[in-house]
Amino acid sequence: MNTVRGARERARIEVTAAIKDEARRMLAAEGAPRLSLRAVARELGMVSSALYRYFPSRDELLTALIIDAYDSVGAAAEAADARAAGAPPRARWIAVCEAVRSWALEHPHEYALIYGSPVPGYSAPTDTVGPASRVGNTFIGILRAAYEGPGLALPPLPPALRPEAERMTADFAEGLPPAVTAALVAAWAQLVGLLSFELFGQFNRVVEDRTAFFAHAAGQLAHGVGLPAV
Amino acid sequence: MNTVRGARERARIEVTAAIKDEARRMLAAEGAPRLSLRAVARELGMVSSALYRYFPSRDELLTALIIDAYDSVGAAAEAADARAAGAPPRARWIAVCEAVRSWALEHPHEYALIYGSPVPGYSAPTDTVGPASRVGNTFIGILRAAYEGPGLALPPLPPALRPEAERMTADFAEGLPPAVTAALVAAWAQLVGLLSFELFGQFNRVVEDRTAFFAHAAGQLAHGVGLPAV
DNA sequence: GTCTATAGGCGGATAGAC
DNA sequence: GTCTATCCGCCTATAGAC
Repeated sequence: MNTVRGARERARIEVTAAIKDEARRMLAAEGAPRLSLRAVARELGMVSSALYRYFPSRDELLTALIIDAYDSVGAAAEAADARAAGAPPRARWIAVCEAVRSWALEHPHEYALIYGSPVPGYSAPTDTVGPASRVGNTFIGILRAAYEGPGLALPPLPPALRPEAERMTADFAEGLPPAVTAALVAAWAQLVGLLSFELFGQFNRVVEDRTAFFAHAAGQLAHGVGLPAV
Repeated sequence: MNTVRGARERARIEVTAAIKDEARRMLAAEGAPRLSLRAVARELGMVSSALYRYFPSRDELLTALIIDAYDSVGAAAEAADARAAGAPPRARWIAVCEAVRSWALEHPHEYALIYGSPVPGYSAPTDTVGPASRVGNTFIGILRAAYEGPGLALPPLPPALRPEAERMTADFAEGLPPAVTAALVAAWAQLVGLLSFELFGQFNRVVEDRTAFFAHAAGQLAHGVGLPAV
């Protein structure tokens, strides 16, 4: 009886994974706004109504894909940081930046799903908030280590931005200097800007050696958050 | 006969504009991948086949919308720069950054069309290249003025990036120091990263005073391209 | 959990009349 | 340039049998 239930649950997990895999392929081919349960079912040799036993709606499937994507890039960032454990904070910062870029180049459509255009008519539930913050939290950990150690320079913080920076710090970066929190949020957005330009084609006919270009930019961003070179 | 042809041409122009307007509304409601000639026609009280006299395919309509969007943001940037004529380069830089942000906040779906996720299956023809470079050219003009005048600091340029920076300069920024060209391309990508985070919802629960946040970031980006404060 | 069947839509693109 | 008609396809979601 237990083994039967176990087998059923394994089957359910496998089918769920197959649905998500196929949905990711459709995402690449059609874009998130055209993701269709029917097409996924057809490709899997199922009938569309059967899918509703796994995902109650198209939006729930989309949510699952979004959470998976955030977890995937978050895990990549955390793994890169773990591999760089013991290195100076600036080296950890750059390692995480490169890891995020590698992930994005390997998963361009999942990247587009989470950092590209929102899907009209879809509104992400709060379940996505946790996974979405994993990369940011990795950066916060690096900066906290730098701050507790000896190596964090204070970025400029205009008075007009101080209240906002203090609120952000209290909300999600307790213990960092507010100037660093604000600089980090900006740097993370800017990092994604570089990746979006590369992945979305804005660097066509403009930047050719994208790896070198990104490496330099990541170093500049490190500087901006208080991790200067040498 | 001339007046008749003139009237016909006017009618054609008006209908073309109406089609694009309606298509822009659909873009907002459905997303570019779901843009459909049929839905546009229905909304306009036309029959779908009539639209093919104006746009030979869905992709041609998309191209027209993309070119319009690039021209729209490009014109906004150029106008802001013109209004700041005579001001110091750094002030012009910041004025253009703010203008691009204002445009993006006013036209979020056109912003998403050009700087968000690419449309699967669609590949932009070379007609888009010219309009796409108007904002960048505005920034180049500002930096050239700063360079020819007395006020441009040289950003760092690692040796590994020098050949790339020299090629970029020769390709589209003749006359600028290569270090500035490279820094400008990075800054432009980073600026768009800030706007994408704001428009695509990544700043929800993170940044509240977005205007102040952006203003500070735009100033930091000016610094990065060689236009330090005071 | 999967199936068939159903309701009530939607799409791109073309041919040929007017 | 607009119309009708057509080809051939697609979609979300549900009901009810097995």
